[in-house]
Amino acid sequence: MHTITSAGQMKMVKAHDEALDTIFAGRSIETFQAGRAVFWEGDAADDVFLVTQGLLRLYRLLPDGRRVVLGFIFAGDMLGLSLQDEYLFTAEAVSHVRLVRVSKSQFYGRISQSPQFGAMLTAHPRDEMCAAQDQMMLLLRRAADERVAAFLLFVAEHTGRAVEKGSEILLCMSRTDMADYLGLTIETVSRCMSKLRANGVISLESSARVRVEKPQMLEQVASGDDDILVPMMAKPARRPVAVLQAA
Amino acid sequence: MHTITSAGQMKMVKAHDEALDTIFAGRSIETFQAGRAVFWEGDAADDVFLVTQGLLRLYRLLPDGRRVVLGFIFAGDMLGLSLQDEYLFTAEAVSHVRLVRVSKSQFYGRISQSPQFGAMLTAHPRDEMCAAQDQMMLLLRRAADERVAAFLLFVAEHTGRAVEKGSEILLCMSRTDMADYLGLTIETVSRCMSKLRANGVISLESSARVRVEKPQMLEQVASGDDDILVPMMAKPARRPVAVLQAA
DNA sequence: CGCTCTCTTGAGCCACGTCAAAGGGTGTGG
DNA sequence: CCACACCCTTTGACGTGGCTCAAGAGAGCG
Repeated sequence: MHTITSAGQMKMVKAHDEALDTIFAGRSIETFQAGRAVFWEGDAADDVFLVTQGLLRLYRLLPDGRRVVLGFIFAGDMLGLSLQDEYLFTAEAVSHVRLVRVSKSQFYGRISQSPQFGAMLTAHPRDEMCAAQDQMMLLLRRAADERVAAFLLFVAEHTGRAVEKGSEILLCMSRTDMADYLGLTIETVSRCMSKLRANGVISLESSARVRVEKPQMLEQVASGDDDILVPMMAKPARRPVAVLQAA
Repeated sequence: MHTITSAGQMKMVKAHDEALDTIFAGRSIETFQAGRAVFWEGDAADDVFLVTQGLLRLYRLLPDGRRVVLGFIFAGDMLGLSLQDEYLFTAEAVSHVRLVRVSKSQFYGRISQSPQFGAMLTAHPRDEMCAAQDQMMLLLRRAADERVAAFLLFVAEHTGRAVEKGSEILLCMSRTDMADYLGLTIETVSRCMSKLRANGVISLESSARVRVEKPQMLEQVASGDDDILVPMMAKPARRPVAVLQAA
């Protein structure tokens, strides 16, 4: 649906659907600097968005001030499809974002009138509903290692990266974003990353640039086989070193 | 939007929106016995549903067989609004369910052509998108006590119960459902319930019938003040009993 | 070069998961 | 009507994974 050029530029490659493109065609492109909000929790939910470049985080604040990151919206994803009259969360640019906007009533009018209605549904891009589903699956994979590994695969998938030896995953969000998304602390996230690195599953060129070294192992960890990871401090195979060999 | 009569019968009281009623009017009512699936994960997502009676659980299965309950759909809620071409989860009746069904293309056609489009959005009932949001807020409340307390309030809200002293919350789902929804084990859920009971916050007429005794305290626990709960086994205020009073 | 902010690493502790057993409610068959 | 079996829930004992508190290591910037 979309991919990343070798230069790291995000680009729509094949329009997911002509009808969708028609809906968004001709609208002016809006840009948001990193840290700027596209809308706030509680704003009137009048518009639907198609993000063409960059990354958004969706979050809510709990009464006591804790932040909950509900999901991320990547280039090519849509936002605002819920029928709710108010946005349920704040959408904020993580990196520089370009997007197009269309009013909700126009959007639903167009898609329902489209002759290729069925085809559009098949081809339509990811939206925040999927994002929510994704996150829940991550959250309920219990072990922290699983969540972090699954998150890496998740980012890879949604930035068009193949997960193969040597490919690089770019985490443009901070450890805090990851932690608030995964329901962990930043310390635990960091430790899991270190553990993956210590096991040779990934290497880190910087804290944001992850290189996949053992793709298969990464997938195994993500799907629950975290026994295969050696805990960081483990002295290699310290069985009770056979004191008094013969009785 | 809907409420429960004193006899415990679920009933639509004021139609949330005339346009919505028009869409679903005249459709035959389908019924599902407890345990029956309305649709399965992966089925073609052709229809939108309005549940008029009973409770649905939405879930997915992880590769290793663990079940993840993604949300609950109460009477008055809608289901199937996502634009995805396949349902992302299985929807299963928890109690006896009555619902009406309309095809997705008809649904979107009707709502977009409705002259009261804006008004409908304002009045439209909860759907699985909201359900997903709800759950995430629950999941990311760290402490188990918080999650369970918040869950009780959540059920109360969506069954039309006011949360006040003496009001009863009916949990028609099992502890296993609650656990798979909250990301806890059934033992932990049970312990939290017992802890709330031991602290006089709630009383249990049966495992499914919860009476609210201290509504304010329940809200406090739900929003993170779990310090106010005395751990179950605590001997009342055992300060180091002033041995050797005067030095 | 010093300041700040983010990320990493370490040490200790507690909440929650695991394993195990007992309690209670419901249905079925004698 | 009771006896038994089954299932769901509750309670207990114990071990551990992840949170807390704290310090150190880089990286960006004036």
